[in-house]
Amino acid sequence: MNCSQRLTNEEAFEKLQVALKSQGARLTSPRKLILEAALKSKKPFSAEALLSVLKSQADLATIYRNLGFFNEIGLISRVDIGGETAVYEVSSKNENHHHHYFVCKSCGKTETLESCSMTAVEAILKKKGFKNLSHRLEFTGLCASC
Amino acid sequence: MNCSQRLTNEEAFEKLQVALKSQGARLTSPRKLILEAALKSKKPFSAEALLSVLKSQADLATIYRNLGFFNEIGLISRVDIGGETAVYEVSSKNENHHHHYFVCKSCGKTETLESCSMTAVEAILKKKGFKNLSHRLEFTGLCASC
DNA sequence: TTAGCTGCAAAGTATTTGCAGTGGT
DNA sequence: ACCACTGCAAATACTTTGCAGCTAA
Repeated sequence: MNCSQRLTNEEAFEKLQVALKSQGARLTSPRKLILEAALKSKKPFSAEALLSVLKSQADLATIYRNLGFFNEIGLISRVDIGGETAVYEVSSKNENHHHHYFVCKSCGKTETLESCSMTAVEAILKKKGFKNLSHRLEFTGLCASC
Repeated sequence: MNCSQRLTNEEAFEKLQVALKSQGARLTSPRKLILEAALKSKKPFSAEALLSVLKSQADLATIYRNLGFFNEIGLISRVDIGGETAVYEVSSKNENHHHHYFVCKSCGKTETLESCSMTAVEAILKKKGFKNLSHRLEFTGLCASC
């Protein structure tokens, strides 16, 4: 079972068009390239990671600005795993979704987990040779006063 | 059911003594104060938060260094919720433990969750007036090559 | 044509590091 | 006395912001 159903490219661009129109924003070349690069990524990515894919096709400041914009319109989510650097991922179809990752405490490598079952995930990780497993569950949303 | 059984003060200081001895480190006044402040905190805390509790009793650099030290010896864990700022918490008794939080996407307020059941947690959060709930599961450990 | 957007550079934060002096053991 | 640790300041890393020119609508 896969419970992290990401938006498809078509759904993403459609959502983008709606947002652009509703707030008088524009579909520029860097904006398009950044979203395409984000959609292409199989795992959570940092701003720097997109820069190295896009090379001189987009400025780092522009990447940050657009990741912020996409985050606001719900196209991608800032997920903050790993620590030093902010990490983003393409949003899921439904609001009440799951995100599953494995993060190595030593080298910082991250891996996206496909299964939805806690025990299945643990079995898969152990089979792959991961050790010292621990996990953490984080709920996000809006608190009563927001 | 409460599955985030934190170390007690005695257990924490005992663990510290063992680590200090095993690597020739010393129990200094700032180190002791920082750990005490960490133990006192009911929820995940940032380095700045400890500074404002400790005022001029410890330098910010010293706080960062000691949080790193405590993290290495397994006394506290760096958990990186919320984004901009690194957040730490006192470790749990058993290695394979859970951490449950709620983080408000708007104001950044965090709240520690006591229950271990996913559905129970959701029910509690809804009852408290939290909206737009989403969640994320993160596994940490060492990857095969580390 | 007219704003929104971009690239560049400069400014902010959060965190780390170098160093000379301090203090545990 | 020795050497780990501290405070202070400077450095670094990541991200945001100001601004003048560019460009989508």
